[in-house]
Amino acid sequence: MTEPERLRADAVRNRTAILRATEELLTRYHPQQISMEQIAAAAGVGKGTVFHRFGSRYGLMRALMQERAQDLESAITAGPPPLGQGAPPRVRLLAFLTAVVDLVARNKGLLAALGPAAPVTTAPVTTASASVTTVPEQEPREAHPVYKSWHGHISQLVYQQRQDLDADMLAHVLLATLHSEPILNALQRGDGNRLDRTLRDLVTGLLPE
Amino acid sequence: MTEPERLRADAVRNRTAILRATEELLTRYHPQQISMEQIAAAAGVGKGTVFHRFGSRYGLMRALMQERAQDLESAITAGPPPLGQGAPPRVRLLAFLTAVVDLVARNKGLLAALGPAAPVTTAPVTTASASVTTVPEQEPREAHPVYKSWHGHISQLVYQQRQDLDADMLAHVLLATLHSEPILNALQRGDGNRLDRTLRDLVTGLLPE
DNA sequence: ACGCTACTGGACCGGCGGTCCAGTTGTCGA
DNA sequence: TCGACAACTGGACCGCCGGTCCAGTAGCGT
Repeated sequence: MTEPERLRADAVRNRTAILRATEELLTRYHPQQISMEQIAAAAGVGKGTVFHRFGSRYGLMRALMQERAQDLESAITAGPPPLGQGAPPRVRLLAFLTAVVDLVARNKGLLAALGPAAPVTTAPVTTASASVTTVPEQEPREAHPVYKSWHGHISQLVYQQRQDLDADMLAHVLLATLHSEPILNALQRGDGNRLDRTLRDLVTGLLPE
Repeated sequence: MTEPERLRADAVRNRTAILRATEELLTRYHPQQISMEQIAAAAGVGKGTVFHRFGSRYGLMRALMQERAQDLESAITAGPPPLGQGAPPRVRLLAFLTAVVDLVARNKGLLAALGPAAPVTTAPVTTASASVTTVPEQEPREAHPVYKSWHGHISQLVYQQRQDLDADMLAHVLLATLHSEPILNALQRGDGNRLDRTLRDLVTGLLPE
């Protein structure tokens, strides 16, 4: 998926140092509390290095997210059932949801750190007696790769079992769970099993055996 | 609920001007694109006035949210069925979800603007060779009043019909829907009925007649 | 009409995300 | 082994933003 992209030895060292420092900070603080300067300091590098490697705050979070999601990704596409191919869709979906809840629980702040969407450019200033010139409008922001992948997987499994449902929307609803602050708080308190059971109840209500 | 809190005439005028300007900007730009200075300029007041009235960005968004949620609130507590008391819980829940989806669809960026949670204080800077002194840790942030109200309403209705479910968690899951960027994008495209139908499917799967 | 006081608004502050570029250091061909 | 070039580094710097401050202003009670 990602090409090797030869990096210099020190670049590789600093890259991993930054990633490790970031996740260490994420376990202790809310994402909005963490500045790029803090990350750089904690990793023992300069701020310029962080931006040179990851481009932006969003890029850093995305890279970390992808790293964490890699195992699950390969388990789905190439692993054994019930996560991998072979089990009935309903079972695969339940297994996948359990795995995702677990992944998110172990990486508390990460989802909240980037939201499901890409970054944004700022809007122009307009005074009260405004000109009525061309309106820049907001365009929908694109979801990050991991979200897209998860959404595609869920909606596909749902569709295989129930063509009469709105699989696309249902997948969004199920994933929305993982971006809710109260739920992330619950996960941090160790209530992952409660969330897992609730999602299972919801899914089994729709996809009976 | 809110005491009258006598305000001077110009204060009232500016208060509403700020609220109107804010919601006007919210319909056109993503919340993160809007600065407090822009809001002040669009309302034709100084930045100090905005902060004097609302305290902070979060306070402004919360006030706007409460204003918008007021009608629904009174419809639930004092209005006729199916929103108000009198209908069976299952019917009331479905009616409530429809109403909330409609409310959010008509106030696109507002939910995203505050998230379900209160603001946050920033973390200290720590160098790589860090001291291992007292850890400030992140504490869970409290949800805003409207979220609390909605969550309480939903979980209560669920509990009335199914004591065996985790009504608390289920209510969080259902509400999480409204904080998801992809779903908010869908609402903006006019897909409110799709979301409504999906939520109905989920709920009817759990709460059969 | 007058004075008290709440309100106003723009200058100001600390800090943040992101840029820049001069200096440094791995890497690789000869 | 060594030189030179490109990639990497990091800290100074920039523009902007949320929030504060306070001198000036203007509603409101008397």
